[in-house]
Formats: sequence, structure tokens, C-alpha cells
Amino acid sequence: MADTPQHGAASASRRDAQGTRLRLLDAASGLFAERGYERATVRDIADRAGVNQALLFRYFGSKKALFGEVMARGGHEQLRTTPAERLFEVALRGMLAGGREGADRSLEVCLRSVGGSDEIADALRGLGEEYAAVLATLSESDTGSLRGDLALSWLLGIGLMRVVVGKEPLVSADPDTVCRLVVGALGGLLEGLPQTGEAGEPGEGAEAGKAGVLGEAVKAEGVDGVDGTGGGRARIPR
Amino acid sequence: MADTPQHGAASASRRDAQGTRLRLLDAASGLFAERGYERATVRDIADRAGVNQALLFRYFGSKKALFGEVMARGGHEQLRTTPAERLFEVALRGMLAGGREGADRSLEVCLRSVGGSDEIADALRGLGEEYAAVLATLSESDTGSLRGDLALSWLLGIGLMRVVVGKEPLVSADPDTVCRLVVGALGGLLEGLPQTGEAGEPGEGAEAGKAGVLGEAVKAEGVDGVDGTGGGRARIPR
DNA sequence: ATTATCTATAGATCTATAGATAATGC
DNA sequence: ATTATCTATAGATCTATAGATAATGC
Repeated sequence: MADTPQHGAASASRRDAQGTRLRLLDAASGLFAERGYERATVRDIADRAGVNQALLFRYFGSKKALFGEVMARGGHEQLRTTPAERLFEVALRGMLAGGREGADRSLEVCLRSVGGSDEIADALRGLGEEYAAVLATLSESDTGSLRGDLALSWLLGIGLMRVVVGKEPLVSADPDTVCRLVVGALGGLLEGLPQTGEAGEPGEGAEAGKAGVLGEAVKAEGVDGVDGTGGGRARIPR
Repeated sequence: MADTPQHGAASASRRDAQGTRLRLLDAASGLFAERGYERATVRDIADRAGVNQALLFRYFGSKKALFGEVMARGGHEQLRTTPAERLFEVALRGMLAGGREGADRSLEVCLRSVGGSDEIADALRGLGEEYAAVLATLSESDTGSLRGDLALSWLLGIGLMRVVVGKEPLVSADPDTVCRLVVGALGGLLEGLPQTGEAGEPGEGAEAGKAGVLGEAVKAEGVDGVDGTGGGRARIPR
């Protein structure tokens, strides 16, 4: 049984429908993350993929459908492979890393695209539901899901200011410092969130132990490939 | 319907350059807040103002210049009239209120417009600088300005999820509850932030801080002498 | 022969401008 | 006469489609 030629390489053969489709997806993913949905034109995407723009419509039907496939491809990976207690920090560090190789840029795509159309907002809401649902499990309170929403809001807000707006000193701030400050302050909101160090919030019920080792592990995983092979088996909430 | 010239508060007389200019500004402010910069077309704005779209260019020169004037008009009011310790809560409550009466919708406009163009991001960064600078004064730490950025990030993230994305249960959540949770958690980040009561964590010395009455500071919106800010003068007809 | 890819262009927006029209002031 | 307002349209994009071209498999 002959398989398709190896994909993923920079240069693909000139006639490879599957490979072209994938290159279009990758190009779209990158351009949506860099410019948002509206400003990333189908011609830009096709050019980056190295093919004619007509192929985009042949393989995906429309620009919106392509966007949908891009969104469906990412995000869930991180959700599946990350335990709830670490999801916030992993996602935050992924956002702070800012689109390195293999990182999940779904949230970044959303941030640059919201306001563009209702469908985009819907896509972000859908992805947000999943993140917030996991984060909500970290609180025993009856306002748990609201707390989950608020944690997610902070995550996205930081991404907005850092990645999209480019606010200083946030842009140049050390990810470790940002992470420590935010996770520390969030300890008062989500009891199940492990603190990564001293964060200036005294008297909270959670034990403030297990300091630095967590941050290191998360850092390695968040920045480099988050593909589900290496990491620990995640627990699926609900 | 007879076109009888009625000059009330809502409808201006048929030839009133200053009034038309102001109605265009108001219409633009509302539409930018509702749909963001890109999706609010000049025709929509002119229609809402009740005038022809050509007038928009006569009075403001370009759509971007109009946006600049809208941004320059709002935001600063809230900054000037609100003490630093209450700025976060006032802005948060303004965001949660969602564009009622004369509320300042500058942040909302930004949220729906970011990603649209670099100029928009610049405008948001500029407004963010002022907010974050004030918030930074609430921390004595050497990471004070970073903490200010993080507080502002949360503010914007909440607005993003609530106003733009429409995430439940955040949308339907009681503003008081949201405020209590967020301000409570932020207490670990900004020492100068007055806690607004028990913030869900027992053991913290809640000094009966009179849960924030929505600042009447937000309401004042004098449109007096805001003409020609920053040289946004349009082409003057010969 | 099949089909992946490209050429050319329709069709729909949207911003912006030039010039015509009409309401005011002197 | 001045000028606020409107009509008509240029010019620039952008998505999407129809049909031509060319590389593969049988």
C-alpha cells in the first residue's frame, strides 16, 4: 500500500492535493494569527502556501470555512493534554511565548479577529466554553463557572495587551514574572490553582507549597511542541 | 411625511454645521462601539446621524480621522475625574454596564476594533498607557507598572468576553458579584486597591468598604470645546 | 482520462472626491 | 454670495466562480 508522499517538508511536489490542503491550513493559521481574519486575505494565504488562491476555494469552499477548520484544528490539543490545575499557566505561557514553532495560536487568532464578524465571536465563544469549563473545576464555589470565565478573561486580556496592542512594559516583561504575579493573584479566585511561588496573597486556604518545579515543567511544555505525545496523560473534566 | 423643520434636541435644524458635526461624532461613537471600526461603514454612520455620507468627509477628512476624534473625546474624562483607587472599579462597572446613557464607551470601541489596523492598536495603546499609568500608582513594588498593565489587561479581558464575545455565565452575571471577585483577587496585585467587602475569601480583614456605588464620574460628558483636538481639522472649503 | 492547478473576471463592498443643489446671510 | 447638503461616481479592494491548462495514472 503506497502512502502519500511525506508532508511537512517545505517543498512539496507540484501535484499533491492533501499536501496543498495542509499547506493552506498552515498558511491560514499563521496569517490569521498575525493579522486576524479580516486582514488576512485569501490571496495572502494562498501566496504563503505557494499556490493559487482559487485552490483555497476548491479545497475549503469559502474563507469562513477555512477559518473554521483552522480553529477546529487547534486549541483542543492543549485542552486534552493539560491537566486542569496547569491549564491556565500553560495557556498563559503559550500566549506569552507568542507563536513559536508548533505552539497553539488559536487564542491569538481569536484575539486578532474578534469584532470582525459574529461567526468569529461564536468561534471564540466556543473555544472559550471549553477553557472556562476546565478552569471552573478549580473552584468549589457556586460561582465556579463565573470564576472560570474571569480567569479566562484575564488570560485573553493579557494576550490582547501583549500580543495585539503591544503595551509596554508588558511586552518586554519576563514570562516568569508575569506568570508568578497572575497565578498568585488568581489564587484568591480559583482555590485549586497551584501557586508557583510567593505571590503576596496571605491567608488563603490553599497550601502555598510546591513552588518552582511546576513552573519549570510548564515552561518547557508550553513553549515547545505541545503535541500530545510526550506530556502526561490529562484528566478529562466533567 | 411633510418635512417640517422642527428644531428640538434630537433633530437639528437643516443647516447647522456644528450640530451636524456633533451628530456625526455621536453616531460614530455609538456605531464604533457596537460594531468596531471596520464594520461601521461611513454610510451607516452618516445614516444614523441623518445626513449624507459626503458630509463625513467634509467635516472630518477621513474615516480614520473621525475615529481619532471619537477616541480623543472619550476616555480622558473618566481618567481625570476618578481617583486612582477607584479607577479600576469605575472602569470595570462602566464596562459591565455596557453602554448605557452617557457612559464612556472608549474601551468598548477599542475592544471591537483591535486587530483592524495598526492605527487602532495605537489608539488603544495610547488610551491604555494612561489607564495603566494610573493603576501603576497603586503598587509600591518595582514591578508596579507591570502590575498596572496586568490589571488593565484583566479589565479589557472581561470586557472582551462579556461585551464582544458574549460568554455565559459572565454576560448575565451580576456586576456586583463580578466586581467583588475581581477586585478581591486584584488585592494581591495592587496593594493600594480598596477591597469592596468580603471577596469570597474568609479571614481577610474586610473593612466594610461600602461596595462601590457606580461613580457619577462616568456620567459627566460635557462636549464643550473639544473641537479640533490634535489638528484633526478637515479640508476647509474655499 | 482524471484532476490538481492556474488565468481571467464577475460581483459586491467600501472609502473618498468632484461637482450640483439649495438654504441661509448680507 | 456663501456654504451646508446632496448626487453621482471614481477607484481600490476583496471574495468567489467559470473555464482553461497541465501534470499525473491507467
